[in-house]
Amino acid sequence: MRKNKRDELVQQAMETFYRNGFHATGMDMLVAESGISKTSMYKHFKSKDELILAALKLREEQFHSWSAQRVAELASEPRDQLLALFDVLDEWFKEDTFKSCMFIKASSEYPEPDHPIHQQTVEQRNAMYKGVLTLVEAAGLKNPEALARQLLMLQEGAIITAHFGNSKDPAGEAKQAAKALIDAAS
Amino acid sequence: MRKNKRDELVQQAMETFYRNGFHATGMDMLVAESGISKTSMYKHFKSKDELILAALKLREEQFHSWSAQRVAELASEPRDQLLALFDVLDEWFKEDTFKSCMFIKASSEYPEPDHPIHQQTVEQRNAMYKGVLTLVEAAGLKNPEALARQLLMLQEGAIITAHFGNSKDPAGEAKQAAKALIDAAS
DNA sequence: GCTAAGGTGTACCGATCTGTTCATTTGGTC
DNA sequence: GACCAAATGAACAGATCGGTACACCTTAGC
Repeated sequence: MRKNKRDELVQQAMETFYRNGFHATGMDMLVAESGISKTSMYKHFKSKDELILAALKLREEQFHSWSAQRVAELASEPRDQLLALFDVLDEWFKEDTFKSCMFIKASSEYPEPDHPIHQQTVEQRNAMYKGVLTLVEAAGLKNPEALARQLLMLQEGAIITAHFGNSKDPAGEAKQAAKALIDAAS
Repeated sequence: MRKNKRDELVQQAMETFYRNGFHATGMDMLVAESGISKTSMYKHFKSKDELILAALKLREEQFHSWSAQRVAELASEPRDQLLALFDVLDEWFKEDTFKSCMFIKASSEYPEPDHPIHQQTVEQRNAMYKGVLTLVEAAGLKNPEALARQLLMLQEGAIITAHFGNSKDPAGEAKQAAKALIDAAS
């Protein structure tokens, strides 16, 4: 019970920041949308930046947990799991709450490299890369580091494409390209 | 002479918005950095949003002009020009002013689909796609629309990767992936 | 029934935001 | 030199920003 209100706040703040942006979302808007008083917010977090960091951390946990579970359900072999990543992307794109990648957006709004929020997005991106790299190595593919980065580029490109809405099937097209790269590295 | 001050303002505003973000850049900061009075700014542009639109338009013109010229200098055949796009990206990434893609950042900060700024980024992205598509078609490759989108995904993925700084040669790795896709579509 | 902690509501602070007003100054043209 | 458009500086509105102060309320455990 003790952490409940705090968790509700972070969850709601995460959704609002994701939908509305970071600078464009004021603390008063979070008070209105979360129903939690400003006093409590500043008891749990010293500043808006700390709340943003907590929201990003929650986002990473939830997204990683959901993504890993879906990949495991869709495929068992590492090679198939690499391709399943793009099917999971497709599911994500089709959610009506999809609004690009929260970490890309955060690093855009906080562009100074030594800003804590920017640094956290870099670390999260690194964790993403390591996850893909593990799969690539488990699949026994050539040039694992480069291939993992290329597959990550395709994922991020697909996210940007889905966000701009110029393609009907960005995840499918990215998957097809990923397959070509994986086949070439077999 | 008549347009000079205005052009200086838009040029300076473009650079500041690119470096510092849109919401994070106030009109007073633009006054300080451009040396142009606030009164003049609001004589030329009715609002900050209009100034942002002009800055984005200038960015598109300058980037497209520079990019097209470099591609033409580096290659003459359409197929080679498609690959040269990634060499141009590499040159861009190595500039010390590189800070990701201004249009991705703008669409992140103005996420509402019917906002004029968001719409302008979507149009600019569409123009980018059509440019790549023209090259793909001129090169006589299979499935031109899908391939053009895949190549664009690689470019945008490379931009994100370069922005996060996890790779030493994002453009080169994206180029290698592009080559594989182009070879498969020959 | 008391205490203590956590939550609430509201008013407020100084700073900053976009945008305006107005009197003054500049520079080119007849 | 007179004229006029353009640019300037600086003060100012009204709103909103992140963050604080303070008095009050709820709830649980002893």
